[in-house]
Amino acid sequence: MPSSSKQEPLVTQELIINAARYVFIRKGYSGARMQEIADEAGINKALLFYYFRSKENLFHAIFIGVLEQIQKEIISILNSEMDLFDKLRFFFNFYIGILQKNSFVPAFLIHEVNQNAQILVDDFKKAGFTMPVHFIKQINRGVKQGRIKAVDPVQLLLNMLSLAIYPIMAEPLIKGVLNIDDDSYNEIIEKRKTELADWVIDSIKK
Amino acid sequence: MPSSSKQEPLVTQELIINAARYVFIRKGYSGARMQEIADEAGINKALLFYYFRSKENLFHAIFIGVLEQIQKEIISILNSEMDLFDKLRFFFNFYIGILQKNSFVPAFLIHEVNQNAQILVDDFKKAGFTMPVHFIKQINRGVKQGRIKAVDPVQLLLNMLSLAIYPIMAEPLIKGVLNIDDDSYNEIIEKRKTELADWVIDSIKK
DNA sequence: TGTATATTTAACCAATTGGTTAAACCAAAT
DNA sequence: ATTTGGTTTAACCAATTGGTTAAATATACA
Repeated sequence: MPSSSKQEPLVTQELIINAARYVFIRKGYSGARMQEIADEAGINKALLFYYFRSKENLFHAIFIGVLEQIQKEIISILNSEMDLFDKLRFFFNFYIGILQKNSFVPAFLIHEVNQNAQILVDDFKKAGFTMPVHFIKQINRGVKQGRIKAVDPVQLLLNMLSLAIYPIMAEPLIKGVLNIDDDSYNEIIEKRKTELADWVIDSIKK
Repeated sequence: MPSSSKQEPLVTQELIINAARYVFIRKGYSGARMQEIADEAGINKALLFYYFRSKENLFHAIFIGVLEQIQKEIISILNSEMDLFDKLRFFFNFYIGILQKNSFVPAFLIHEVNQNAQILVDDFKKAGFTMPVHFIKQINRGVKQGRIKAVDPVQLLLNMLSLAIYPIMAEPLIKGVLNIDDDSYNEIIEKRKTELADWVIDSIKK
């Protein structure tokens, strides 16, 4: 943290981005306070506005960064060259692991997109977003070759995303509704890393 | 709408509650504006504050109302006396239908609980919330009787909720990512009402 | 007709908050 | 020793926003 002294601009910029990400992801755009971001970064408001001209400006940087992370860590897995069943196992295990460290990201994304769907169309290209085309083709190929049952690849993808994402993004809600304590819930999630793949594979294999 | 005249207080109260629900569910607590709620209700701010002393006050009324709706419409289905497979079919068909008309509710709930987990513990009792105990027992019974495979009822419940809720709450996001238009997406959701039940039943039946 | 009550109008207040500014400060490089 | 640039301090501004108030209006009802 810069303590009333001189620092590398890039270091400070990263401090700000990390802090802003932390706050925006939890509070959302309207709930986040620039003062809180400055505090979290260990700097003052003046310096914060010196690096990012406005709240909107900073928010966009964070938002695009989140999209880039998703593109890099998830879509690329789906489009990788890998045996289908291996890929499914890897997907659930790896993706749920990432989600555990980014449990606020899905709700954040959905909340912001819900309020401004246009934010996507504009920012997606900046983040270099692409569809999981390869994965969809891979499924269709498997169906044609008779390796797996006749499944709609989009429905399968929706199911995979739902099963992986929802129980993590809704953790506090579910824990409250089902009255489950922290340790038990972690166990449940940990099991899903392998069981979900087993379940999905079992349901599509011939 | 009350047009500069006298009205039944209950009518006005309902106008306010409907408007507040509409705005809160979409914008969240921090994003909602009392002026916007007043406009949406077709009244003015003074009257709004005359009926509900504060934003927090109004928010709690809405929040508890949402919880009550969930309790009434979903938990009660899970706990109803019904053959397991019939119940699963009914659940997906009925619940997805409700979600289509309340697509902002899940993200709203998660967003608010994420920021104040205590809100649950306090408001859940007011809403008369109960766990789907009967459903869990029903699954365990089915397993013991050898009618279905050995599944963890909590995992099954998580899967059911995930598969039903996520594709609807994340609709704008998914449409953006996968580049799907409105009509196609509606078709996809419509199919899920029956296909999800088929899929789940097929995966647990012996 | 008069009274009680719901509603509007419109002005107002105080706190919050995004954003600015200018001067002072501090460390590192020259 | 001086300059340079990152950083702090602290005051400040304007807009937004939750919330209040008092008087005027309109309607139902007795």
